[in-house]
Amino acid sequence: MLKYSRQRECIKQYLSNSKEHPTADMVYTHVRKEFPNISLGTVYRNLTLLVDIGEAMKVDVGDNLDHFDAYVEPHYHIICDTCGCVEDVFLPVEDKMVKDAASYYNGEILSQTVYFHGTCSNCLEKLNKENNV
Amino acid sequence: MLKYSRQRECIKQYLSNSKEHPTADMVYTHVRKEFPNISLGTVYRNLTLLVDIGEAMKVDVGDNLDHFDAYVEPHYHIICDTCGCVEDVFLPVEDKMVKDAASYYNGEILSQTVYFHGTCSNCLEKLNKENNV
DNA sequence: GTGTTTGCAAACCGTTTGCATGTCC
DNA sequence: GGACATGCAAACGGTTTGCAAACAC
Repeated sequence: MLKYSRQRECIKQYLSNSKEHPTADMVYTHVRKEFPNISLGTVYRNLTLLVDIGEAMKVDVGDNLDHFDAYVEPHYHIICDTCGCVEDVFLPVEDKMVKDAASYYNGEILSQTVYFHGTCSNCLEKLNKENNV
Repeated sequence: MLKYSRQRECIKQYLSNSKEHPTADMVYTHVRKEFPNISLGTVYRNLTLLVDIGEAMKVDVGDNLDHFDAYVEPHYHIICDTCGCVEDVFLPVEDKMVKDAASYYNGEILSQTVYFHGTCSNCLEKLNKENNV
């Protein structure tokens, strides 16, 4: 039976309001402003719990760190090769590819995870400025 | 300047012949049959080197372990939710999605990484057998 | 009061690194 | 002989875990 905890609520709020796919440590750093004594263990336990009950998802970015996202609908991500940040791409998820894969594979495809690698809007802006000077 | 090493050659061979996207530890275990004194450090150093010179790639599966693949052409992967294995999907890589993403995003998309989650052929076969009995 | 959650600290485990020795060319 | 690669072991860093105290209900 799940019981309320102020710490978990705070973590959830932060995740929901954040668009930057924070790591456990970023969550820890933020939540500590409100709960100075919170421990990393608690953060990890709650993040794992939120994922388990479907209120958050893990995002694998390729840096071997766990990133978390409260936006759990299927969506794409772009990983910036310049600054390493992760941005959501609010494109309708193509299911053609999934169907193709399923028929090719003759198996059961449950979901897909798509990461684009490129340059995020911030870095793109910076690059443009540099080139114009 | 890169120098030949028997250890690296052995690692490369194993990677090329393997279809199971081995972790560093799996590589270590295998290569140790031929080089009983090889150290994990050497395995990691060579795997990193092979990735750097483009003769291997890292595959992120979501288990926070580094998996390696000597097949470096763009291709999809299916991650089995039952046994955790990773199989290649030899589908032509759709570029419509990349183009959509690039135009939506107004940015520069360099590449995509697609993982399907589902059931691998082995596990599917097992499941079918169980259901038929 | 019972069972869940927390904070703390230690353990865990995959990966990286420093250094002396060995190998390649 | 000089540069690169290896083996070993220690360090590193993110994540997990055991436990007693605190909290939810």
